[in-house]
Amino acid sequence: MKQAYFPQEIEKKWQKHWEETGAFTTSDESEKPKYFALSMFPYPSGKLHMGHVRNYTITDVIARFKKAQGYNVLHPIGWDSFGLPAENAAMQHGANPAKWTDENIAYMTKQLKMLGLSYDWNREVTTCKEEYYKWTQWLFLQLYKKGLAYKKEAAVNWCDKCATVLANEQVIDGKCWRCDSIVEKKYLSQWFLKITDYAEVLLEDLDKLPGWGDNVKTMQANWIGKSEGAIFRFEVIDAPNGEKIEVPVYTTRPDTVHGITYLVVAPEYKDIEKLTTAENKDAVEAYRANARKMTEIERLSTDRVKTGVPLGTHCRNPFNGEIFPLWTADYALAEYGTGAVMAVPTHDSRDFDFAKKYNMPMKIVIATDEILERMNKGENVVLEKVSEEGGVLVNSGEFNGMDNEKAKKAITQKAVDEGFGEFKTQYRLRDWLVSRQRYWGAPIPVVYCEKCGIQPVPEDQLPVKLPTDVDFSVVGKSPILTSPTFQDTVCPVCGGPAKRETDTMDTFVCSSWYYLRYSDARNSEKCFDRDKVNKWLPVDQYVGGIEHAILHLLYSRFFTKALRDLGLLDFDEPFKNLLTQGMVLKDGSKMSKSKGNTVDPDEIFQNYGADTARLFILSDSPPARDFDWSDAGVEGCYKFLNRVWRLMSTNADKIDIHNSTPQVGSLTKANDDLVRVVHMAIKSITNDISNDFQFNTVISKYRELTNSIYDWAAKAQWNEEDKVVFSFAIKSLLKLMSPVAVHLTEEAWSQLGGEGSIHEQSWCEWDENLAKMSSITLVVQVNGKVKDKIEADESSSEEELKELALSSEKIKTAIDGKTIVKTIVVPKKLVNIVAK
RNA sequence: GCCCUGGUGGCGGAAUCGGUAGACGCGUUGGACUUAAAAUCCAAUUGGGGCUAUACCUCAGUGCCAGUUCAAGUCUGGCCCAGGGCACCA
Repeated sequence: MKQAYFPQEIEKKWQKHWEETGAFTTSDESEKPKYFALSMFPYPSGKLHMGHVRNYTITDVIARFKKAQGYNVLHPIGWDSFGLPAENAAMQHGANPAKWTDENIAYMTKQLKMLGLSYDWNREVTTCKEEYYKWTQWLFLQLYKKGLAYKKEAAVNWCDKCATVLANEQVIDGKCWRCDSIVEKKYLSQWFLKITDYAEVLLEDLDKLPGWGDNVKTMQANWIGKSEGAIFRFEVIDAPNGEKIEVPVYTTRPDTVHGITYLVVAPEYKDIEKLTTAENKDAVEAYRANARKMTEIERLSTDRVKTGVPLGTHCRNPFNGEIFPLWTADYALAEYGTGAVMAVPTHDSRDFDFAKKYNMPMKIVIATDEILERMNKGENVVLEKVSEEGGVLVNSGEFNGMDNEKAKKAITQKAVDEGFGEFKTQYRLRDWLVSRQRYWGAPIPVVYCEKCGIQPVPEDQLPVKLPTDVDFSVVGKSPILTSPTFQDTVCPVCGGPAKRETDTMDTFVCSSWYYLRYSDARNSEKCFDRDKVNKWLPVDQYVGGIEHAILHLLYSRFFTKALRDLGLLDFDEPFKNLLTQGMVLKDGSKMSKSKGNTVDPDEIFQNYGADTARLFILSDSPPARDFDWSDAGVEGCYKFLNRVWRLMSTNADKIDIHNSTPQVGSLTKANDDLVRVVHMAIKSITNDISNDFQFNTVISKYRELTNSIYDWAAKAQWNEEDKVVFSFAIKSLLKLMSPVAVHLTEEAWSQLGGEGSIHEQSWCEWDENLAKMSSITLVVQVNGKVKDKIEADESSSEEELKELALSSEKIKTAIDGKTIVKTIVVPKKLVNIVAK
């Protein structure tokens, strides 16, 4: 065996070998149970970063471990390759987005292969290729036919810098998720997918996902934002021109309805003009104009002082006959609920602030114990601050004395019975805006005919190809509009002249179904074969960044449910288990080009090899936590791999992996101990990978095992028995390390004369009887404090352990002069003597 | 404000069921080998106090305060802090 460890040489050799032999292609036909391991596919931005390295290494180790355990593993990769950066690069450098993307994919593919990842490249998917986006378009048409894709005019989020609209999920703190520009509201006609139809089931089915972290599930639940309440309709008694008009409000506190002292509608409320008297018209108009000018950020800032103006009209509260005024104020949001709010200043902090400022009356209707006591003493209670807690109803007519939770139901029921209200469940989730005014995306496959209106492109005409005769130097509009050939077409219904839709789809549409395509990636007849998709899916383990907790993961769940309802699939959740890996940090902050604290994977491959990179990226933190990159840590891992290599290469003449089964029972103590250490390592490494993928402890156990073998070897006599035991230890270490140090173990396996590939060998088995030491260390405590440790026989009875403990000199001193009150014996572990 | 996650040495982090706190590594210190360096190997490394200075003893210690228990990093109650998410959502 070669003496020195040359990772670069070894890695290149085996990568070539695996590629030539198709070592990682997956067959659809297999007797073995299936396992689908998936990383979130990358955007081909140019080069891999350490976040990719961490993500793909984790999934690769899982895939290899499951394969060794006897699963038929699907481990594919692809490219989320539509999107703005390609288009921006094209605009800046006059290049073609397709070319830019292809070059990036080529480079990153090379890097992925250098990392030694076990992908089945035959199943690679690339979302910007016609063979893929044809099916994105086809799926869009299926959704359209089902009424799940529709076009409507709406106030939408507009990013001026990206010159396109954005989905709600892509607006972070009022800014564009890509470029951080402030997002404006525009009133435009756009394409939406009806994700709101699935709000309830998307929320409910989170309970079906025990393999997802609570953080992701609560983020999705918050985003869906379910609340239960009531709609009440209030009749306006003095509308201009004597018009009969009602204002509906949504509230989660129907129990406070007797405390209404005014009502607020959003400045954009649709009927606001009908609710405004002639005298108040100018002031209301001015207020509304001002609200329109404000940015979303200013508007939503919660510490802004609330403002508003009266409309001049009034409503009667049907519960108690009280008359209250209507106002408009921008703390009411047009898009949520009905756009109008019943204001109960005593029991809602926002209403309280507003009422304070404008001297609105306040009326207590829910009394806490403290308030009730003061009221019963005859005090006229005036609240200094808002009271949002529960209590009993007061000043509420027939409901007085009722618990407020019960009153919610009773009061709503009364409104239902009398015809001015109903129970209502409200969600914060909005429909998904999917059209983009950009070039580099899948064209939305519809045409507009003057006579026949919106018409879907017939399926046999798919794909609607992206035009190539476009000018990328245009600013402020989609390059697609510069194509002289794209727009003009004929109506599929009447054959008359028609215009093509020029918007393309949000890239998140492409990525909402890519994992399905892996089951049947080369199918040119269908987006996927039904049997194949049902065989491979759902994904058994999905691994990726937390930044997709809402966006991609929610959209994909929606797609899966919609496609199930379309009869294309038999399952309704795409990802059975989800691992959200932490970020890769350097010096405590996220790696970024602007901070200049990035580490280039290529450099690590060159200087230390991929095995070191893989080992290190898994070593220091559990996968879900942030990982702090350190050069010293890389160095340490490289040294460790050298240490493993040295252990084998300097003792290669003593290793015979074909004669590596020790005769347990007749071994010397030292040999028996080493065999036991190996069994313990197999057991705990297997468990650590199986439970939550604790790779950091797995790697520390590689080190412990290696240290134990070194210690043993220093004392070995190298007789026949020693050689067999040593061969067993080395063979086990190699296999245990093979999912991580993929090249080193393969090379060692080959040099030691192993058959085939080490990656084809089954996982190590352990014997429960050998996965523990032959003797135990008995811990002896006095009053709960450790006083002595004694070697004891594993089979000792409780009585024997007690005697052993009491025979210890240290224990005798410790309990000297005291009386033993009680003795607790934990079998095989501990004796605690309670003495006074 | 609401929700989630976390808080353990100089650092990253270990610790199935409540049962030896600090595995493993990084860093640091000392030593061996060497002309020297690199590489490698060995030893020490939570803090305070004591002693015959030892491979001994003792006290304290897992964010804080209580509690349960023979025994608490782990369980219960109440707080504090950090990171992340949501947020004038009625």
